[in-house]
Amino acid sequence: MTSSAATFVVLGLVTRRPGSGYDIAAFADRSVRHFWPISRSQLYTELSRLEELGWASGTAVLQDRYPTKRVYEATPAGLAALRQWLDSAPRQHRQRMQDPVVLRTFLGPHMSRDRLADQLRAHREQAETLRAELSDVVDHLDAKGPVGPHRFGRATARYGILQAEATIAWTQEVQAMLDAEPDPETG
Amino acid sequence: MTSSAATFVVLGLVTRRPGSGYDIAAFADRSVRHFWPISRSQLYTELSRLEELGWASGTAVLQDRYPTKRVYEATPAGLAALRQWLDSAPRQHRQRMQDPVVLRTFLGPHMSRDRLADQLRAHREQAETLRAELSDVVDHLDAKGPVGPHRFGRATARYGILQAEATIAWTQEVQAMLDAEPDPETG
DNA sequence: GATTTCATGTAAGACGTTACATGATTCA
DNA sequence: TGAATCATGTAACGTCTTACATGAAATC
Repeated sequence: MTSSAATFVVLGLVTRRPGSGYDIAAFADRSVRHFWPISRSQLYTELSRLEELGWASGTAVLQDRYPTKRVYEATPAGLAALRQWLDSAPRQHRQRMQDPVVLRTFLGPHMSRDRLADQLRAHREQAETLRAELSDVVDHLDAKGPVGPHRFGRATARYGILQAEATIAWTQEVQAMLDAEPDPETG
Repeated sequence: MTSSAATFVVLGLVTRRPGSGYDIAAFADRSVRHFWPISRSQLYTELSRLEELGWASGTAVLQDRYPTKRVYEATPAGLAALRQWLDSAPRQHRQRMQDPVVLRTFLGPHMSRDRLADQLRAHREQAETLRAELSDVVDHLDAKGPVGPHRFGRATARYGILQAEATIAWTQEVQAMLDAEPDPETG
């Protein structure tokens, strides 16, 4: 039974907010998506793993209008494992990032200027959407007061906002560059 | 013979700067590392793939002081394949990113404040180093004049700089938050 | 009647990393 | 003498995604 960083992501989510896989997926989408996206199927895999390890316990909860769900919560052993992992060596788990739009910009000399401009616009719009969503999260958490564990959730949302703003500024910068040179050569 | 995005990253690198695997690795480190990191072994794998596909041709070059190297350059078929890929549907190849430090911040309630502060400092220093490296790249490219294919390389370096600056600002923000609340509880 | 929400999982495979393996030359 | 540079690859493994599979209830 091996555990990866994703195991601890899910364990962290469960710690914050116990619930079914379905619930946790929704929570993950609002919280960790912009710095540690996780697929639905991996989520369920990790929940099973957590239960096998004794780090979370699942309980079947009957509902009358909806299917029975399995609600997970962290066990004391799970909390201990999480803290030990966090305390352990910074684990040079390299910051992975792949940005297809930046790649396309890099390969710009091979693209039509209009097509690149389209991609940049789409990218900017995505970043604007993300910024808006995360701003809502921050506002919502601010309404709860300046203390408590959601301070940290707020901090990670701020990270996404700052990155999104950098992305928006960058797309505008590149667009300005494209506009400045009006030669539509593809080669 | 399947080709992934990484295949086209390497093909793009070869297009820009023909050379040996070793040369290309060095170039990748200065150019695409911050938005599409690639391991050395994957590089060699992709170069073999490119040759098998007929998208790049490798030629053995003898050297007297150093081992013989295999120099690659893109073929016309490779250029065509690259352009077709770039022209094809924006390929919802999701922007992958995993940031361990942001994750640790999210799990802040389970960490000692000092340990988190250490990680944030290390992260900020890494971002500062990256910003400095990329600033050098930009300055270097600016010295070559405002036109030519390196405009795009400059643009992608600018991306890294803006992201690094956002990261630096964020770590300072979080550090200020930690400093504001002097309760060293770990639970 | 169609779509969305709720709910959970498996199986196959793509993708990418680390560790292993080798060895000459140059420079301090 | 030791480290760094130059140079290339394989093998094993870990990680994660997509597609597949199912099905009831609620809402439009």
